Amino acid sequence: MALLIGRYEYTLDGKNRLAIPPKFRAALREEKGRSLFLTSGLDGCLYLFLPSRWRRLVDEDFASFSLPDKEEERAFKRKFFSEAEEMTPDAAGRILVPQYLKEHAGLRGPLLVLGAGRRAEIWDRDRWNAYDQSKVAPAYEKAAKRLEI
Amino acid sequence: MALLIGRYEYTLDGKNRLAIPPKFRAALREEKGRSLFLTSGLDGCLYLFLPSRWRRLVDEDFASFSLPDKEEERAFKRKFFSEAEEMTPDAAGRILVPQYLKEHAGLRGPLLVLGAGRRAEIWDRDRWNAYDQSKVAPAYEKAAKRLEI
DNA sequence: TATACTGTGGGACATTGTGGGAAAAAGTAG
DNA sequence: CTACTTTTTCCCACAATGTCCCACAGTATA
Repeated sequence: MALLIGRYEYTLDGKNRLAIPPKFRAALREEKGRSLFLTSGLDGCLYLFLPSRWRRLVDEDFASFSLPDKEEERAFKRKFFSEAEEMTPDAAGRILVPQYLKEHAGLRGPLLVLGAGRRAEIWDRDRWNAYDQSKVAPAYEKAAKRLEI
Repeated sequence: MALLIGRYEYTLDGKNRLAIPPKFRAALREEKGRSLFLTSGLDGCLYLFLPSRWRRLVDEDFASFSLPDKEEERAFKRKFFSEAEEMTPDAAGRILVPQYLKEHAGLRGPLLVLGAGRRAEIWDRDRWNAYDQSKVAPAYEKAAKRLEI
C-alpha cells in the first residue's frame, strides 16, 4: 500500500464536501476498491483509510481483537463501526463529510488533510495548530533526536 | 456479508414505523432473504440482523451454545427467540417496531440506527449519548491505542 | 501561449423520510 | 353466523434532502 504523506489545505463547501488531494486519489486508483473509509479519530481529528488498509483493519486486527472486559469491547466496537463511513469520491474527487463527523472534528474554517503513513487525517486548521503547539512540537524534537534524523 | 457501518438519525412515526438506512436496504437486497430480524439487544438497544447473519446465528452459534447451568440456558434461549421478530420493510423501506421492543429500548424521541459490523443497532438518541459518555468514551481511547489504528 | 487539471460553486433531478388514507384482516358482541 | 369495531397492511403523497452533473476561475504544465 502506498504511503500517504504531505500536507494539504482545503475548505468544506456549503454542502459539506471535501476535496481529496490528487496524490491520494492516485493512490486510491491503484487499489482494488473505489472508496475511502472515513472514521472518527483520536485527539479530535478524522481518519481516512484506503481500501486495503481498511480491509486489513477489519479482517485481521479487528477480528482478533478482544478485551478482558467484554462490556468495554462491545462499547469500543460499537463506536468504531457506527462512526465509520464508506465514501466514494465524486467526479471532482470530493467526499461528503457527515454532520456528526464534522462535529467530532470541529470542522469550521479551513481544513488540513495530512498524510499520516498508512492513513490520512483531517483536521480543523485551528485545532491542529493548537494541538501542534501543545503536543506535537515538544514530542517531535525529543523523538527526532533519538532517531538522529 | 456486507459490513454494516455508519450512523443514521430517524424518528418513529405515529404507527411505530422506523426507516432503514438506504445503505442497509442495499445490503439486504444483496441477500437471499427479503426480511430483517429484530431482537432485544444488550445495554438497552435493539439488534437488527441481515438474513445471512441471522441464519448463522441460529444454525451454528446458537445450536452449539450451552451453559453449565441448563436452567439458565433454557431461560436464555426462551428470551432470545421470544423477543425476536422477522420484519419485511414496506415499500418505503420501513419496518414496524413492536410495542414491547420499543419499551425495551426506551424509544421515545429521536432514534439512532448504528452500523455495528455484522449487525445494526437501534438506540434512543438520549440513551446512546448517556451510554457513549459513561462507557464508550473511556474504553475507546484505550482500545484504539492497543489496535494502533 | 495554449492545454490540462484542480478547487469550488451551483442547478437539475432522483431519492428519501415521513405522514395519512383506503382496503383488508382480525377481533368482538349480539 | 352476522354486524360492527378495531387493528393491520398496503398504497399514495409530498416536502426536503441528497446525488449527480456541469460550470468556471485559478493554477500548474508543456
